Parts: sequence; structure tokens; C-alpha cells
Amino acid sequence: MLGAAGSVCLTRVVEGSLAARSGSDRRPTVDTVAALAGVSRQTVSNALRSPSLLAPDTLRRVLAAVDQLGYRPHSGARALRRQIPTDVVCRIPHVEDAVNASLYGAFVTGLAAALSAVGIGLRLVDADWGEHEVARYIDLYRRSEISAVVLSDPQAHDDRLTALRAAAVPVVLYGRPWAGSDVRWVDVDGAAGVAEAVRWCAERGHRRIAYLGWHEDDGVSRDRECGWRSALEELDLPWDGLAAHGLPDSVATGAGLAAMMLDRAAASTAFVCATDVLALGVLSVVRERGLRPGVDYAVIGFDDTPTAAALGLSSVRQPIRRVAESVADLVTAEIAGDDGEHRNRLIPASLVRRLT
Amino acid sequence: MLGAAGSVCLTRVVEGSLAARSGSDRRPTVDTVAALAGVSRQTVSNALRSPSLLAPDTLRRVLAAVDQLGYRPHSGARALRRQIPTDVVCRIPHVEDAVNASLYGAFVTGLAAALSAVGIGLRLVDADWGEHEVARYIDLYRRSEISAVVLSDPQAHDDRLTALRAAAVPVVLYGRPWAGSDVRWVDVDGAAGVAEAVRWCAERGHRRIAYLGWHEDDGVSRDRECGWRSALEELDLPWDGLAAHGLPDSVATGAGLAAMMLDRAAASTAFVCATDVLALGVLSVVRERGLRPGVDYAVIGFDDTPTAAALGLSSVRQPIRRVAESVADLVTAEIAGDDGEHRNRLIPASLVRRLT
DNA sequence: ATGAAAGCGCTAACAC
DNA sequence: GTGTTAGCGCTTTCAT
Repeated sequence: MLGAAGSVCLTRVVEGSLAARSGSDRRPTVDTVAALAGVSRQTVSNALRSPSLLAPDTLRRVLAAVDQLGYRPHSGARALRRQIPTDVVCRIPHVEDAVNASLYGAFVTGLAAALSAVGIGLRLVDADWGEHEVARYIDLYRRSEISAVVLSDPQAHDDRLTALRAAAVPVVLYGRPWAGSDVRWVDVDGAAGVAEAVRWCAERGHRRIAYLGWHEDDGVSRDRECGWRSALEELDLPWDGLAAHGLPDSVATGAGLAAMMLDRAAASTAFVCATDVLALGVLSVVRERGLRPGVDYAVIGFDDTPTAAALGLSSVRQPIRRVAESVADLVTAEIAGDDGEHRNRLIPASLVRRLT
Repeated sequence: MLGAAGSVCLTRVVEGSLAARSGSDRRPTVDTVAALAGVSRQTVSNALRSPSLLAPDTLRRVLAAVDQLGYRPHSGARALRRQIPTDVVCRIPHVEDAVNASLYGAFVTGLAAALSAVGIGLRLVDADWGEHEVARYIDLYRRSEISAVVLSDPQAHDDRLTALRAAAVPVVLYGRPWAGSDVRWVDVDGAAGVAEAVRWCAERGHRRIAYLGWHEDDGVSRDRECGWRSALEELDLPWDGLAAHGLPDSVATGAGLAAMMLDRAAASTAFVCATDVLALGVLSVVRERGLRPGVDYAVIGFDDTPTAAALGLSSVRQPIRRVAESVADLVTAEIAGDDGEHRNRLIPASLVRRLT
């Protein structure tokens, strides 16, 4: 453990008041390394950037010096010279109901991992949705701090997207641009996941399989509903009148919708939901009525949140890690300007079968 | 919506092959602005950094030019010249059981907000715990990309901390350094929150109030247990034999511990738990036995996760936003080298009273 | 295969 | 209050 002296030293480094310190523990530069290795500055630069240019012996000597000094190229200087920022920015959307919050945490972490593999850093901002958010991105772009923006959860007519493109800021979306656009995007194929859920319900003998989603003209919910309906059509099962919608995305909404469906003459025995939260509501109603979820009733959520895992709720999982990797790929392409190919990806979601 | 031409243009900017473009839409520099405003470069710099130095009229003219060109200082160049990186790094810990994942999401978002208010950027990394993580931080520090590290969830004898201090990297902790050290840290006063929970149970008539935590020598759990015990002593209620511990932090563990406590001769009627997950386990056992949580039995969780909110579970809440702000304050102090004062903060946790 | 020179865009220090 | 000079640490270009 360092005492007061160590603490002072550490402070100095940060302040940059290096003049006050003995020459030897200044931050090493290319020249420091060059001097130690007995070569010129470019040779050091080359040793790190394109080692193949050096004679094996020189290379060894230079790398030893680098190692000994703990030298690392100054990223600001490098960015200045190379004229290309090496970062990308995103934010964690503020999810009020927050059951999904963990999803975004996993997404950004995965994104950071995938990007760092190709030498791109991830900068995080907090910005309210809308104008402020975009202004912040454009600002970062103008300052050459970032070379692209990863935008989450795009809406049907997303002003953010329009504004960013107007400012010529490269963008990659996590989520589909529901109104057509030629941005690069990655999204989860919710429809396929929901269809799988429906088929599983059918396998277990359910004939009246309901869909519970949120507002009808939300792209995400509609996509999932499509999966439900097409699966039912394929299985030759009824779907008319079996879809219900409610907002907000809450346990109460789920409970309300489920109660409504159960009170009908031809009650459904399976509920495929657009979110885990809605499914929780269904679960509570089913239990209240003395019915056994997983036996008499099937309940399937969406997102495979920790809550679902904790309660044994079956749920459709977004393969978030793969989404993050794909976003990283597209970011790389966007930055490099690889036109054409691979402008977007739809990652299949899969059903996690649990008790319900 | 931009067509192919727009896309090409956009690509060019990123690639930095600016030579190919007409002079007018090159990235504006200080000189561009200076020329337009009819002043020297330094005056432009001053206009943005310390406006008070300029004559009101000049200032107006310069700012107008800045605005017109959309000029922003190049952050790399600025960092290079000023010798101080303006970023800080942290990571979102990978929480396997993940009920707490949303907590960290909120924390980093809050941190990004608080830091950006003082002009510090937040960089996110993905790094496994331990050596790799530290190596990454040191690397970033050496590259002058960051000026400090925010370390989450420090353990009793945390090698990471030792290594970072050895490399003279400024650190601020979210969580207490359970083995003494002079690092700056911010933590939540879990003991106080738990004590409040205990008192609430007592108010509702419970006399045998149990504590369920994880491994006995974990600092966090022990802290919370202290709060429980001291509250009971204050209230003159029994505590001997009423604490139980289990790992991992899971619903099953909570259920197991609760079952054990309930099967005793003198069963407890209230359970104050170290996490929401444990509390969920308790809840399930209590329900299974036909007992009514919130009426016959009190169950209190910790962290106020969305799950708790969804299920009506009372829980002790970490005021995560305030924690983030405090961390930002200490980071600022650490970077500035303000010695002494305010080296750490304990933020009170508060009980969210719900059904249970 | 290695070295020398130039300059990226900015701001600290100093002159006027 | 404003302009001039110098140089942060790096990489690109050209010369050797």
C-alpha cells in the first residue's frame, strides 16, 4: 500500500506538472524509446505499427525497450496525425419499467468487447432522447472524438436518424428502421422467436393460443405479433380475436389483458407475450384463479430477463452477444466505407423452455 | 433521406481522404474560424476557453463564425497540447445471476451524466475480472486515453487495486475497500437501510426477525448483517441464531434458508434479506406453505430491482443516481489532485415499502 | 532497412 | 485585448 508520498506522485502525473519531477519518470515518448534502443523514432513507430518492416534483431531490441519503459503511443497524438478517431459512441436507453435495463447493460458490454477486438473504443453518454441526444452525438463527431454512433431502439419516424444523416454522421442501428431507410442495422428476429413459442404451445396440446402485446402500431410488437399469427396459420389454429394490446408495458397491464381473455366464452389456454413483464401479469392472474401455469396454462414471455429465469417463466431470448458482435461488424464496415454487402442483419431469437 | 451520393460523402469524411473534396467542406480548424472572423487563431481559442478575455464585440464575431462553420476543437489535438486526457474508464461487471445487472446500467448512465457535466467522458470496457482488467486499464492510462479508473465492487484483498496503485493509476471505487486502504471510494450504507427494514418489521409487530445473507466473510453481506443486528439490539429483540447464510445468491438458496428457518421450533416471522433474489426464494416458500407475505410474514429484499417492484416486494433501495454523482465528484477531485477533504462518501440507502 | 523532415490542430507563454 | 511563436507526440513522405 502506498503512503502519502505515493499519493502525491500519482497526483502529479495527472496534473501534468511533470517539470517538477525528476527526468527519469516522465512519460516515455517515441524518442525515449528510440534513445534507449539506439534507433530513430520512426523505427520505433514501425516496430509497433508494422513490425514486418524491421530486421528481426532491431525489432527485438526496440520491443525490449518498449517493454522496459512501459511505453504506449499517445492516443491523442496518434489520432491527430492519422485524422481518424478510434471511438464510437452509444448510450444506454433509460427504460422506465426497467425490467429490460439489464438487456442493454449486456448489449453495451458485448459491444465494448467486440469493438475492442478491432481496436475501437466505446464511449458512453447519458442523453435524453431526441434533440439533446443528437446534438451530443454531432458535437462528439465534430470534435473528432467518435467516428460513428450506435443508435438503439429506433422509432418509426425517428428524427434522430434524420438529423444525424443530415450532419453526415455515420450511424448503425440496433433495431430496425421501421420506416424504410438505407442505414445499416442489426435486429433480433422476434417474429421467429414468437413463432417457435407458439409451436411449443401447440406441441403441448394448446389450441387457443393468445398474443399479448403493446400498442398496435409499434413496430416491435407488430413484428412479434406477425410471428404469432403466421405460426398459427401454419398450424391451422385460430387466431381471430386472440390478440390483445395494452400499455404501459407493466405487470398490471398483463394481468388486465389476461383476465379479459380468460373471462371470454372461448378462453385461451396459452399466452405468448411481447415482454416478460406482461407475462408476469398473466402468471399472477392464472395463479390467482387456481390454475396451474405450465400444466393447464402456457405462459411465454419475451427477453429472457433475469426475472423470467428466477421464476421459471419460459421466454424468448435475444442473443444479445451476437447482436453486439454484428453491430460491431457493421460499425467497422461503416467506418471503413465498405459499401454494399452486409448492410444489415437479422439475428434469430430462440425460446428458452422452462416451467410455464 | 440521403441517396448513394450522400453515403459516399459520408464515407469520405470518416476515411479522412479529405483531399479529394472541395475545400469548403473540409473540417473547419481554428484557422478557418480565425480567417472568417478576421482575428488570430489564439483569439478563437480564447473565445471558447475563456471568453472573458475578449472584447464583447470580438467575442460575438468569433462565436458567430464558430456557429456558422459548426466548428469544434479537435479533442485529440487539445489533449495532446494540454497533456491531460479528459476521459475516465469503467466497466459493467458481469453479474452472472444478473438480477442486479440493471443496477450497474443505471450506475454507468448516471456516471456518464455526472461526468459530462464537468467535461469528462466515460469510456466503457469489457474486461474479465482480474489481471486482464487491470492490464487494460493500465494500457489506457499509458496511452493517455484516461486519467482515472472507476472500479466497481472491490473485494477484500483486491489485487486489481494493488496493481493499479503500483502503476500509479488514479482510482475511485464504487464500494468500500474492505481491507483498509486510502483510496477514494463511494458506497451505499447498506447497514442503515437494513436497520430501517428491521424497524419497519418490528413496527408491524414482528418479534423474530431473521437475516438472510450470503457468505459470512463477504464485506457487503457482513455490513448489512451488522445493520440488522444493531437494529435488533436497539429494539431489544433477539438475534441469536436468526442469521443464516448461503451461496450462490439465488432463488433456490433463499428458499432453502427460509425453509430451514421456518422449520425451527421458534420460527421467525420476518426475513430481511441481503438481496432481492434471496427474498424471492423466501417469498416462494412462504406462499407454498399457505402463509400470507405482508400479513403473517414480512419479507424484505435489497436493491429494489425491477423484479421487486413488479412483485410488490419491499426492498432497500440504493440511491444509485446519487452514488454516481458522488463518484463523479471524487473522480474530479482525484484528477485535480485536491488532497485531503472528501476522500469518501457513504450514501444512505432507504427502504421502499411495498406489500411484503 | 533505417533516418530526417514536416506538420496534424491545438493552446501556453510571451510580446505588443 | 490581441497577435506571434513554439511545440505537444506521433506518423507520413521522402531520402538514404
